[in-house]
Amino acid sequence: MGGWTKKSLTRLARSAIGNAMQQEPLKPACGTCSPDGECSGKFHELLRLKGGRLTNERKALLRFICDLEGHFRPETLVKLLKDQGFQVSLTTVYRNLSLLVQAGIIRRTDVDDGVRSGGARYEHIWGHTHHDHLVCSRCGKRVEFSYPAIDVLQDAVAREHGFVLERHSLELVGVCPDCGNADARRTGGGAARAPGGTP
Amino acid sequence: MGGWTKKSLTRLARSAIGNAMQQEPLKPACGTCSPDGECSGKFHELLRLKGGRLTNERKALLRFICDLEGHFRPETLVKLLKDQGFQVSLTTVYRNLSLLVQAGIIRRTDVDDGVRSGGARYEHIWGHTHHDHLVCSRCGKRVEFSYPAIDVLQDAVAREHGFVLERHSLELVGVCPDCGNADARRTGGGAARAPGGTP
DNA sequence: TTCGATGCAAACCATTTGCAAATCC
DNA sequence: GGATTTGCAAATGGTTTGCATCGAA
Repeated sequence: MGGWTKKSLTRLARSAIGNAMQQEPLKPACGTCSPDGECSGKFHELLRLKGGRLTNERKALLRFICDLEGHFRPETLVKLLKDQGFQVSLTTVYRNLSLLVQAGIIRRTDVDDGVRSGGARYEHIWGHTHHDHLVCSRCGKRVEFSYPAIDVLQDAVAREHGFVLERHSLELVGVCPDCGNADARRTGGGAARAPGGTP
Repeated sequence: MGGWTKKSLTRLARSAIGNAMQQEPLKPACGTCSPDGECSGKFHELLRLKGGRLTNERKALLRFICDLEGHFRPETLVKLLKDQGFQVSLTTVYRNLSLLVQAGIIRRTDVDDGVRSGGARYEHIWGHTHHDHLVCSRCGKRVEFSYPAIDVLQDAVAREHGFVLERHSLELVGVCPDCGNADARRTGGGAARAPGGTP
């Protein structure tokens, strides 16, 4: 990588880390959209725009998703709703999830385990600060992180290439502390070592 | 985002850009694995390891994929191979693609158009410098880029959270210069404006 | 009243699997 | 010669669609 020295990169990274440490922690849940908050407003707006109707199913879905933490899959949604006494068909869930994506209330986060995709996940993003994911390749644990420095660089790259950036998806895959430590214990100490990796 | 000022972020980005501009361009194609190069070696190694056999189908697949530029889909592969007189079934392609992924010769790049996934793409990576993708949300054009500063920050984030990083997937989605300019022409000048975006 | 939404079942599509025949070592 | 691969066909699983019915505006 010409033009870069290990030193300059390290300095860059360190300064970014230092700065990022001063960030506020992520809001643990969405505080702005529960009963009749912003999410509802946003959704109603989209419905009005398309001449859509606010059905009971949509109300239930929206309320439920807003209360949900972390990512979820369409099928899980149906099960959970049924548990709470709401009967909504999988079809309807699918149809409305894409609406909610359009409205910017949820987003699709494709889980990439490197071999198979298995099915889409969604997560509630409205009112959450923007974030990306760290995923453990052993246990599947997902950790959210937010890192403005990376966002800024992404924007810069896009501009370099004449692109106007709309969104990005970033997923870091590795071994989480728990799984790594388990390794270390099993092999009798030493640093955790990741298998495979980019050539 | 506490701790960051617009100015400090801009400065960071600018310095990163300046440095990145000095990088060598991406190798346009893989120069190390054509007839009997490294790719073959890598693949043979994996086969030996698993007690696998080097069939004609595998030879054809490997040779063909090595010559391929850009990303491809399993089905396309079958078609293209047939055009060249090689009869390989889709099943076999699928079975061997995952082997090639294991060997680190290709990788899966899931295309995320925000709504549906449509099917996996793969691309030849052995011998290519590591890169990520810019994708145009209008015309689907894909541009490769490589940006060590982002990689360094990703590594830093992972370490912060105690993860040992194995790989990452980064995809920037936006409007490419061509599509953006088309907009500008249609609306009579002015900067291209992206629809939607992260809240 | 009327057009959009729902739910069921069937269609779809990418991917995987069972199994007999072909093939490599 | 015997285990591996292949290819076909059938199964799978997530997602979408056709259509009759239901319900919000």
